[in-house]
Amino acid sequence: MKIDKNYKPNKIEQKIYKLWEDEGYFKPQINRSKNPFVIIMPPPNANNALHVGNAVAIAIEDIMIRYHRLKGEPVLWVPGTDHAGIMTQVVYERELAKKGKSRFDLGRNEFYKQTYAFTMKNRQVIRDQLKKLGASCDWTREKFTLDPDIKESVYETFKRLYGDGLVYQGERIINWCPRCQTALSDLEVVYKEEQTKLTYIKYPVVGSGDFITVATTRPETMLGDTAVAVNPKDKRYKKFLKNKTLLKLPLTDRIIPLIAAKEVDVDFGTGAVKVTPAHDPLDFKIGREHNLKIIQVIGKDAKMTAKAGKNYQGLATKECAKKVILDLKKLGLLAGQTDYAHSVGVCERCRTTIEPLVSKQWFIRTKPLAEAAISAVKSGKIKFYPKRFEKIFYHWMENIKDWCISRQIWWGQRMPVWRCKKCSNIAISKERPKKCKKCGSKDFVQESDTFDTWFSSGQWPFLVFGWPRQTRDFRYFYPTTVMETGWDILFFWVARMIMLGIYCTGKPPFKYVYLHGLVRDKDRQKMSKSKGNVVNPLEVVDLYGSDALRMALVFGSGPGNDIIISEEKIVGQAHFINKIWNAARFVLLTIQQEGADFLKKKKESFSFSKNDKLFFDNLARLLKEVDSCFNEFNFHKAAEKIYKFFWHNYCDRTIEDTKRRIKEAKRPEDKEAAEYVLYYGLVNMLKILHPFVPYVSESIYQMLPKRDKKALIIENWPREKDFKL
RNA sequence: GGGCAAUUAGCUCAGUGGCUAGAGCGCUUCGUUCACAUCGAAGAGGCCGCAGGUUCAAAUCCUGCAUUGCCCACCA
Repeated sequence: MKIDKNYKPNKIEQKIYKLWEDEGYFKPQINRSKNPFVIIMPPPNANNALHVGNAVAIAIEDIMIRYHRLKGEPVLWVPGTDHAGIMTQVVYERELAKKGKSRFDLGRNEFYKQTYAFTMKNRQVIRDQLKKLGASCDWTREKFTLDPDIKESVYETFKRLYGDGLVYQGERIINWCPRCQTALSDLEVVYKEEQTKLTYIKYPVVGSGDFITVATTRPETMLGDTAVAVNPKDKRYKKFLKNKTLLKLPLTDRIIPLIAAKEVDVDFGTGAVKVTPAHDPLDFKIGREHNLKIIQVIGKDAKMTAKAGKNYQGLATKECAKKVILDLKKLGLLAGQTDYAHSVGVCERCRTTIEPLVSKQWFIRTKPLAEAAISAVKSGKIKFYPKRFEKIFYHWMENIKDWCISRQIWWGQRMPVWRCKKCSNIAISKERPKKCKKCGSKDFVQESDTFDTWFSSGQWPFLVFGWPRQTRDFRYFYPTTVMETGWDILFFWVARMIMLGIYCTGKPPFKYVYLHGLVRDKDRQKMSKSKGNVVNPLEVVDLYGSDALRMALVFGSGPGNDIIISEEKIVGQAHFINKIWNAARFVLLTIQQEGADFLKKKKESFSFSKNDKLFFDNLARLLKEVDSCFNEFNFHKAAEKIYKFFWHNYCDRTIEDTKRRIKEAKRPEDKEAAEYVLYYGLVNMLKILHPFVPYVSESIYQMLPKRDKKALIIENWPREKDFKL
């Protein structure tokens, strides 16, 4: 036998993956007498190649999957990809822009077709990458969120929600992205700090020389004011409130009332707030409570509408603000400006400033769903690792607001909503309804909106099993065991899966939630293309191998903590992989040279030394520790313990000790005892190493002269009694 | 405004009541015909953020403070 002096990942990894895949080791045997271990892979977005964050998830999930497979449980890991609504639309629109085109040049159908082809290409890239990373997932069950059967299931969920009164259409103030031209949920808005001015404007009191001064960061919205509000407890304004004061809205010919609203902060600005129900969430709320008119002065294009008045119509909001200030100054109604720092909402995907607008959208009534989700966690049916995220989860769930699920984009699942042209009655149906149930008309128009991408991914753990059909897979594999993902999508995804899972299936979709952190560079900087510190997982794999990357990602990264990754760390782990390779090389070459007669003999016939017993005792202890690390989701600890034990116990002590004994042995039973320790020490180490470094361990296993199974991946996890000498 | 986390060697982190506080990387010295120089042996390097408290005993538990990072919120 010839063995390379160093581990060469490129030469080996592809061959090993093919062996596993061809033998069908990733596909579980359904066995009703055993509980399966199931993970649904968080589906990567099909608009790009994998990034290092995906690699973290893959590494951790594959570690769990391989461990439980070795334990003899039926394991299933379901791969898939997400169409990733807005993000993908933005990405593909950028592609089009490079050719000087927009989606409107293509039209809805052609745009969808091209984007679909684009995601299919990415899907193939992602598949290849997952394989390179060693993901032992069941490819026969792979899914995409736009597969026809998935879409049908999503429609069914929507239909049920609608039937139960948990989904409704309504005019509400929503977050509008003027660039994406769509409504967004609250979660899809991120805030960034901005230096701006606080503008003070005097509103004349009708029938007196008095003024009420308001403060605003957005002077242009005053054109849509329908009231001014003060806190009822504010002494300064008591007499005005008592007299039912009316105010003349400057720059318009409107008369608006002064009203009392407890939401107004006495200490902010002048204590008087201009109320623009059409363009501010708080004002919208106050407006509803006081039956105020909603006057939309800003359009979906972020320009002033006709209702803003002739002088302002068509201006961009910023331009309009300047003009309003100028005009107020002329009238002597500008009471001054001060510097002010506040945060502005921007679109999570394209960073355009969000325009709050009143618009007709579809919402999910989340309160009842959230209550069920909270109690699933409170009762321990779902457990979070690390536990601290439970508190964060509760806080969000307890303050949840209705979820806007309609998007005015083209890429995604079009809502199965049909409106009768004659009587406006709504029918929920996958296909065009035959006849309106109310008026009998056959004339329908389909809702042009698509679903929020998280509406479908929020159902992923049961969609992949064919729900609502009670398939064999659904009955056996659902609920799943562990949901492993990044904490950054706790609300976006995990929370929604729990709500929709319980609603649709009556059961929480998983038992454990394991949340990993964000990947950062060694200066704790977030990775971004502009900083140039992005680690491309596939480049790392090409250079150092998949095993080294996996180790580097789990080593030293506790649950929920940021994951620090650097070239040095990966190199260090590549050294470890090489160490494993070389230890095996030594063992295999040694026993080959010595004839390996010990393999045919019973261990009772060898005379073991004190060190031999000590080594196996220590190995038994390692095994116990590793098992308990897995039970507590402490993969980093398990990795560190195994690393240390292999290198400093097995290599530095046991190999050195046995090496000497084999050389100096006087009696064959002494030599054979040493060989036994060397060999079975290695075999058992390989099993324990395998979840973390599957490629190098399997490639060594394939070279063993004596093995119980065809492959290490399906071996039996060691038991303590295997270590009794 | 509310909340969460972190703070231990130059760097990245272990260590949740009990020997002299540990590991990897880095650094210093020595060592290769022996599996691996992608290696081995030895070594230097710590007021465990600060201040109190509980305890026979505190890096570890409690209180306060500081610094850093993050999350949430209708900051007009």
